[in-house]
Amino acid sequence: MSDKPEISNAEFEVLDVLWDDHPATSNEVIARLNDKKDWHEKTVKTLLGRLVKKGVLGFEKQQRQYLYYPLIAREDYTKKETTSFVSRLFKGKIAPMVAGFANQNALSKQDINELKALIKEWEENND
Amino acid sequence: MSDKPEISNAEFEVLDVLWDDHPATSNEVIARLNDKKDWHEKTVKTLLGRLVKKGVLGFEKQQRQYLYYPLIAREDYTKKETTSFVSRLFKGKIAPMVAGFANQNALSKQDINELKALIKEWEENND
DNA sequence: AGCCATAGACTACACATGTAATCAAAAAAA
DNA sequence: TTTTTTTGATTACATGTGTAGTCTATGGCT
Repeated sequence: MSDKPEISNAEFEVLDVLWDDHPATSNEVIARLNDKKDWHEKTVKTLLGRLVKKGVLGFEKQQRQYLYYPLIAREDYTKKETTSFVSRLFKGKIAPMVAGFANQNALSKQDINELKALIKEWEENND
Repeated sequence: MSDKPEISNAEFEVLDVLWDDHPATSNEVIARLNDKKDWHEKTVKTLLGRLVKKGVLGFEKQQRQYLYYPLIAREDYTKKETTSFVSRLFKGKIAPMVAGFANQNALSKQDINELKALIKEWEENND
C-alpha cells in the first residue's frame, strides 16, 4: 500500500483545522489557527506547502488563491496512529492503555457509558 | 514541574529494553536490541548518550563500563504520552479512541474482560 | 612494561522540523 | 497604466534525529 506519510506535530494542527471544515483558503486556515496557536502567517503557509508536498493535502486554484482540502480521512489517520501508539507503548493491548488513562484523568459517567456501549456492541457481534 | 524530556522514536526503543531489565551495560542493551532492530553498536551508544544527556537515563561506572538505568518510570511516561495522545487526536475523550482501535483491530475476549473490570472498578469508586 | 582491544566521548552528516523572511508574479488599487 | 499588495514559491537557519565513524584513554593480555 501507500506508505503512511509522516505528519509532524505542527503540520497536524494545520490538517486538523482543515478536517474540521474544508476546503479553505490559506487565510481561513491562518484565521482559525489564530485562536489556538500563535503562528506567523508565513509559518502556516509553509506547513500547508509541506502537507501538499507530502500528499496529505490537495488544492484547487480559485483565481490567485488555493482552496486546500485533506486527501486523507481523519478517521483513517487516527485509527492508524492509535494502532501504532498502542502497539509501541502497550504491546498492542488496549486495556492497559485505558487503565493508565483512567488513572491519570478523570473519567466521566459518559465516558463509562460509551465504553459500556462499545463492549455491548462487541458482545452482540461475538458470541 | 520538570519539563517532559522529548524522547525520539529510536531513543524510546533503547529506553524500552532498559525498562524491561536494568541496570545494563551498553553491550547488554546492544545485544537485546539486536533481536528487534538492525542497529550498529555505535548507533545504540549514541542513543544511550543522548538519553543520559536528556536526563532520561542515569548510570554508574563499573570499571570501564557504565551500568545504565532509567530515571523515569515506564508507567509515568506511558500515562503522560497517552493523555497527550488522546487529547490531541480525540479531544481528550477515551471512548472514541477505543472505538477506533476496536474497529481497526480484533479485540479479544480477554481485552473485553479487562475493560469490563476497569469499568466495574470505576463504578465501585464512583457512585 | 608495553601493546592492543574496547568503552565512552566527540565528530559527522543528511534529512526533518519549527519558524519564518525574501522573491516573483499577478491582482487590486490609485 | 503605474504602483501597491497579496499569494504562493523559494530560501533560510537553528535544532532534532537517524545513523554511524574517529579519537582518546584505560584495563587486560603478553
